[in-house]
Amino acid sequence: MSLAVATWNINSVRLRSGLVQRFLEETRPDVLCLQETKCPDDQFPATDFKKLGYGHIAVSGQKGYHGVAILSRLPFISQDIRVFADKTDCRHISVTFGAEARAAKGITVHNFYVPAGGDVPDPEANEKFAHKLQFLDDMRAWGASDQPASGKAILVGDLNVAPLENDVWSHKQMLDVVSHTPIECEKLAAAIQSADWVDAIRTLKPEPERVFTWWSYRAADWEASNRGRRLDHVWVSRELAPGLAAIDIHRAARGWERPSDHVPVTVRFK
DNA sequence: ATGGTCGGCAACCGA
Repeated sequence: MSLAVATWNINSVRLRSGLVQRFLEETRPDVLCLQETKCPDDQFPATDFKKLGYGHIAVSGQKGYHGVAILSRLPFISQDIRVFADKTDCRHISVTFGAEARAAKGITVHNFYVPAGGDVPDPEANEKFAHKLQFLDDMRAWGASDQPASGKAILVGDLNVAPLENDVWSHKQMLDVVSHTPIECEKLAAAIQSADWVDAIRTLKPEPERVFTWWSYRAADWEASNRGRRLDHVWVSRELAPGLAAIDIHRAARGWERPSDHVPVTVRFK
């Protein structure tokens, strides 16, 4: 029995509902986690996805900013929203599958959208960076206290940190750039370790292979310059790690018409 | 060293 779970920062789900539908039709993951939906819950385009077979949808959105959602072909038996860094700004949602979900039985899927952190990598001068560091600290504390990876669990999302040297186009030139500063990389490492998560992307695509999931809108030619970062992540619990079969980085989606700056990432289990 | 582009939503904020 196989299972496929995908994650994608869509940068407005209403504007790009057509791209989401294209991805669902072409890839047919069992579960798709979206970030940056930028959409209040009552305006979420659920019917677009239900007609493609994704009848089970959990949303946590707000007007204008942030927002996460989970689309599933399989029924889930519960959902949960957690608060990190003392802000209720729609950056986490999780669902848990029951026996009826077959291949996903007993699995909890966490969908995260970590704050980007602004431009200045100094928590004294930039409160957005301070918020990001607090959010990462809270993820570590949650991992240590709740042990979310103790059973069958998957954590995906836009974590807005590219922690390893080959997660960025130039390690040296990125050391002072928010998303690759040492303090962020250390705090992300502490968060993954506190719950004993396994980095699924790097398990299947170990360094020094370069892996990017995001390319800036500001590049004149994103493909030619290829100044990407691995901002999107897939973590799995120890129990699920032996079942890892593949990671697909859907790079082609960056070249679709009016694309998101992130591409979908799919994890496949045997 | 600098500025470069998006989306939401209606002047800038967040990324």
